[in-house]
Amino acid sequence: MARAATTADAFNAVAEPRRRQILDLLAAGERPVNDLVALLGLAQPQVSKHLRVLRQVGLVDVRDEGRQRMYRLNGYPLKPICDWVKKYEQLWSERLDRLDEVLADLKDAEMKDTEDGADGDDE
Amino acid sequence: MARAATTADAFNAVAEPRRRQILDLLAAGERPVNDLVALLGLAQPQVSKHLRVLRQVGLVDVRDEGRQRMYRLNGYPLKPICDWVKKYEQLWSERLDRLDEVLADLKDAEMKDTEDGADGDDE
DNA sequence: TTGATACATTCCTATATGGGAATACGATGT
DNA sequence: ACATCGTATTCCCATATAGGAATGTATCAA
Repeated sequence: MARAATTADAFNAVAEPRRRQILDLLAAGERPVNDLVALLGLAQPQVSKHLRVLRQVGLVDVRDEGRQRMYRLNGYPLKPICDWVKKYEQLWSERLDRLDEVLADLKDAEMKDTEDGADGDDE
Repeated sequence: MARAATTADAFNAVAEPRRRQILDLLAAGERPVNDLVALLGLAQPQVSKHLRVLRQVGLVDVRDEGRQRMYRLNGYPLKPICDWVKKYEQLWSERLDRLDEVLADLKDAEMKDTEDGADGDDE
């Protein structure tokens, strides 16, 4: 099997940074496609394609306005993401009952502050 | 270009349901791989591969314990997701200052309740 | 040493992507 | 009818999956 479709759910749709940008722009209000094209600096077809994905997962609604198509944000499909990720929120907030982890984090932050560059990543 | 790698960031890593399940299981505490294999009902190699992705985005840490490898949750990389999605939280909570939208939603729900069957989806 | 256990990695394949380019299409203006 | 604007769709392609199967590699036991 291949990776799940981007249209499978909001998780997959929103994994693409450009689509998050689009939602962020639409958060300020309804906008026609060309507005987004200008703001994103992308080619029009790509924007239309991203919008299609967002439509298919219900994250945006469209309304015809003359020859323009006004897109509007619909945040509801984001709720499952919010619900899921919220369970973990305490892990990085001021929960100090596991002091060793906090200290490790601090040390980590310090090292990044000092030697910078090194990525510390796996593999 | 193709889709961003699953290891590109937490957004992409977590778009896969199995990986979310793994994190959910690890939320209860450290676990060796075989535990996860049993709990997920997946083949061991696939679990190892999912764990690799999670390691690469920093969502889990490993610790050697004899011949087992204990995996532990690290929620920190989820913070960007939480931060991003939280901006939209008000959209589905009790914010009634845009009554028209609420009414539209209600009407939509009613129609789905009544005529059911029809998918209402785009395309 | 031999064998088993616990994992990780590699090879394979079908499938879907995101961008670029070209084109199709409906609405509007003349 | 025709040109144009605003969008959507189609075609092409390099790339990266997720799972299945097989194999590699430590570690521990006898």
